[in-house]
Amino acid sequence: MPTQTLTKRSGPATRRRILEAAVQRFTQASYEQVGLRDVAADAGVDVALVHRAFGSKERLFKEAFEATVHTERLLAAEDSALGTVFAQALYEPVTSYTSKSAALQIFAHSLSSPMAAEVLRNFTMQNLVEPLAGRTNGRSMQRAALFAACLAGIAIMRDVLRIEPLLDITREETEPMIAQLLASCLADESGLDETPPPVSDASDGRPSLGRS
Amino acid sequence: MPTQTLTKRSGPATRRRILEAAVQRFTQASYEQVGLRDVAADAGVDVALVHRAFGSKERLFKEAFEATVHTERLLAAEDSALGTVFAQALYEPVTSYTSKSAALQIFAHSLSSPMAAEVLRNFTMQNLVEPLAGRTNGRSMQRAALFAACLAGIAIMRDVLRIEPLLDITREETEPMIAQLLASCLADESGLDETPPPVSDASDGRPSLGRS
DNA sequence: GATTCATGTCAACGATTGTTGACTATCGGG
DNA sequence: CCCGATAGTCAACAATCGTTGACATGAATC
Repeated sequence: MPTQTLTKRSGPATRRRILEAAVQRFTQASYEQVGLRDVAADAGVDVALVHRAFGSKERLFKEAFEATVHTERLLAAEDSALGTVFAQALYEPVTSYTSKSAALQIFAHSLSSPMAAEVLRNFTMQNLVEPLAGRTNGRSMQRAALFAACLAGIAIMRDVLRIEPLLDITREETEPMIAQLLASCLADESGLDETPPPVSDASDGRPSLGRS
Repeated sequence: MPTQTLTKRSGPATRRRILEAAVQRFTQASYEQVGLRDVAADAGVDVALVHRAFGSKERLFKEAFEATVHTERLLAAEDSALGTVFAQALYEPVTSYTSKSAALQIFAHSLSSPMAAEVLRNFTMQNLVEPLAGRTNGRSMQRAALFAACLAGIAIMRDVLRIEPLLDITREETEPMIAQLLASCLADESGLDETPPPVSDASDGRPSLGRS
């Protein structure tokens, strides 16, 4: 009677509100800096309810992160377009937790926490490295790992450290550079592969590298 | 009388021990996970002394990090060797806090903490991006930022998430790939630039890169 | 209308954290 | 010898955190 219970009691609905609040928080701060009381306040509920709805903070984080993962859509692109697609995803604004860059932001913010680390490592391996490993030319695992490393590094520099040259203002200039950088991770143009250009190299019109 | 005071009282010496212990801890865990009591125990002193010797945890972190920064040595390399030099530094083992990769490990572990973030952002801008910005061919700031992003991403994937394909076991295979990737950040080979390579400074004949 | 179960709140615990002030011991210089 | 400052310890504070159990309230069922 004293307080108004405007929002009628609905089980899964509030759970969803809590999850959205958690996503929003985890995209902007690290696992350790986000308190369950913050999430609870955003969702308009008590701390205890947050805990009871998800069991533990670790499970809340895991569920929040996995709700933002949409790599399948990105991985559906053609091999030659992977760099461009992921570069675009980096600059996609975070409207709801369905945005493609939300996962990267959560990833970038909570790397250091051991609780989150296992979730993030599994994501990196299962959703990035392994799917990409089969789509490179040689040294598949390392190439895919470098792809993921570049992606993570750029997200961190921009969203966590907020390095100026990578902010959204320069998107038009920077996005193509990132696309090309990512593409070169999967299949760079130089003859660095373990299958060395046998002899032929005299003819290849490689503009590459600096043999001037 | 009760406890043995083997280590005779020496002011700056214990301060140094504390600093070394802090470096060791910060290379393996994040700013928030490293407790002053851990550092104190490693140095064999009380927590209060740690606090009194450095004023605050934030100042201790700052001093510990700055003690590991040795980018000048790396930046002294020739333009064409920058990728190789930084790739080598990535794989340099951490013996003491003079190791070149110690700074990167601290960097990778404590990104998320706002306390540490300012220190790390200043480092990134002043010791990496700005010095490198003058040594690229066009779009200097973005290229230098991408270089730093790749470096950070690789360090994070390897030292924090411990992604397998980047661990030390594969150093011989991976290091040249990283070197070439970093080099391409500063001056990639494709004709993506607005200023097509005029002709001029081709510098030297590329040294290392791959093996034979 | 009473029962019942999910839904939600309240208050508190236990642990950990950085930080602080009072206290003790040791060394150097008068 | 003594005195003061440096070096160091001890105990505790104040705050925050995730977590927990007891309690209240809503809605739906019989």
